[in-house]
Amino acid sequence: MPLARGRECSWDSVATAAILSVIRARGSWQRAPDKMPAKAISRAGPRPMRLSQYPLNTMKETPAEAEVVSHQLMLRAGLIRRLAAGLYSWLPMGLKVLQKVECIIREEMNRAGAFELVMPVIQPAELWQESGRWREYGPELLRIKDRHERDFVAGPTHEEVITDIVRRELQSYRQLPVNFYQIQTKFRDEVRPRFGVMRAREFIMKDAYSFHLDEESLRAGYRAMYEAYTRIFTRTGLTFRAVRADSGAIGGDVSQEFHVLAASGEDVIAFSDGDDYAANLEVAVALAPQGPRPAPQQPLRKVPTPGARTIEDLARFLKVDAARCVKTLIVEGSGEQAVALVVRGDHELNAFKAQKLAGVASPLRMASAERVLRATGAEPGYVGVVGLECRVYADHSALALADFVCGANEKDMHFTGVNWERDVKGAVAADLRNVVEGDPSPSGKGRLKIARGIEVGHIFQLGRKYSEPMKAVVLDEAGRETALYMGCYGIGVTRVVAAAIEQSHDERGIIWPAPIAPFQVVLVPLNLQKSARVREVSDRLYAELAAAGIEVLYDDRDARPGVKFADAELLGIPHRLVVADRGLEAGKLEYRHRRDSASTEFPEPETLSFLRARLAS
RNA sequence: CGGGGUGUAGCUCAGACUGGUAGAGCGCUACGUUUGGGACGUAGAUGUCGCAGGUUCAAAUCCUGUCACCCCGACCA
Repeated sequence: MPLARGRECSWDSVATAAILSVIRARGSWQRAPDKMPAKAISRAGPRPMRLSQYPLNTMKETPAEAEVVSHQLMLRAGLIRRLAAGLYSWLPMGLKVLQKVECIIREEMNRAGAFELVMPVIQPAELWQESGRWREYGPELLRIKDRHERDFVAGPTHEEVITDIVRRELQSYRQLPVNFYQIQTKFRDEVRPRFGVMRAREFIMKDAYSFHLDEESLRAGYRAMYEAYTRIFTRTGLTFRAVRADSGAIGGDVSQEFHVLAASGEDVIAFSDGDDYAANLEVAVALAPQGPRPAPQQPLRKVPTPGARTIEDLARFLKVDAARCVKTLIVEGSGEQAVALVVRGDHELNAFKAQKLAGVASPLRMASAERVLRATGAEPGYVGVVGLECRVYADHSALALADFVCGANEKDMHFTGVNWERDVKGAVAADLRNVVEGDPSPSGKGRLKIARGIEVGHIFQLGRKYSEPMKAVVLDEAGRETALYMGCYGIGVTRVVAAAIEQSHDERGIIWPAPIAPFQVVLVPLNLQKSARVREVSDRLYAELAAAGIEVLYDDRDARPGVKFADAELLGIPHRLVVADRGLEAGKLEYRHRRDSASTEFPEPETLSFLRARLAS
């Protein structure tokens, strides 16, 4: 198959395209609208810009619809606008940021040897029926019909399409391994779109798919993507962490997520302070406590506990620590029988772990009150492990207790002095709970810390999940047909932008990491309309910076200083240069980084070298 | 899908309970004054009060229905 090298992403190509479109539109060679030397554009970067000519609309007030900071700031800074629930337009200033992120991704994907392509958003239902996901995927999959009543889907992801391409294009093991990627709009009909672009229905994703002859090659391809992702997120300037997303019941890690650390993150991650172990809370392993269980000291006693339905009530009423109580949760089983899950009173059940247990319904469902009554003879709040007939799974920490408290399966009654073996037989040990801060790391080194993260990337080893049903095969060295091994690798491009803001902002606005800032420098002249000197210096500086290839936004609006400062800070441009009569008296300009709280002065003639030093640091 | 809430000018919101000429601040246009932290003055423009139906002499306001959006719970980049 023709494997053309994906075009390298650089500002050269972007800028060249921009110039060409101007030429095309005007039918003759003319300079870019704002009289920039053409060579500076083509060599250096995105067009520098005069704000007076830029379609930017900032807002002083926060739109009521926005709840999280990134959403608020993106709206206020005029980066995005909402069209309908979960659907957003990216305005020019926002697009610049998006393109910076895309650019980094392209460069690193290309460097890792992947090939860019573009697949259709709309996909025929047949492919989804073939893979089985037409049935498996829920209402999140938007299904549509064309005028001929044929079924289609709006692609939430592209495994089917790429597998179809690959089965047509690849015939020989000699063509392996390959990795294809695209940066493309996806649609997922989220139940509840929220947080602006962070959880939108339509969003831009970079998705890559690799194909391999065997598992070893798949693992190598996966590692290469892990490294590419690490480079990508490092280059965006974000603080992130790669995290295990699936403990892989059949050994090995087959899935990892990349999280941008932010207090507002929707995901909880656990990581060791002793080594590089990090995992999504969903799969973070809670180790069994060391050492033997203490021997029973107390007799089993039934005590009245009127109205004590929660562990909190119970602990207060009996004056015992919640950690000496045990919660017995009745959940639906995969068959007729309900199942009891037991965790220590101060721990939380981990649904993700629980639904993987034999006999437990997946997805996990709590049993209804009637069902609990039928299974235990008690209403919820008084359920305990003594005398239960159904299957019982107990968390390791619960199993390590002696003389503990639990429900008596009788209204308003609990047992104290309960002991495993003596009073309760047949409980199966399992890891059932969420880890908590301070738990020993499953890696054996250090203790776990808990942080919140925003998932911006996810890499998987899919194996033959799609290649088998869809018959994506090649001939191997021995001439035998063999199904391909597949990996898939996603990055939420639009989400990266929101995550960057969540991670880096203050009360005045966005603070972009330099690599994804829409402009590097904002040039702020004060009293530009009246002062001939300010005008002369600012215009000259603008031309010089532009010619030097610095991405500069020139705030030449006829606005008061406060307005310009406020907008510059809202927009989050990293470097600010102020030109004002006050400083020019002494031949000086003023510089301030977006993170700084005070400005510094420097001699105007040194502007270029001064700025270059700041840009480099 | 369940539970809660909101729809009035581009944005933030009053007005509704107690029906009687559609409001404020910000933003926008013009002119003037102003120019180191979201200025001031003067003159303007802007609304099917989400939509449909009903009650009434009269509906933003009361009633019914409907749609949209937001927030709280189960999925994902």
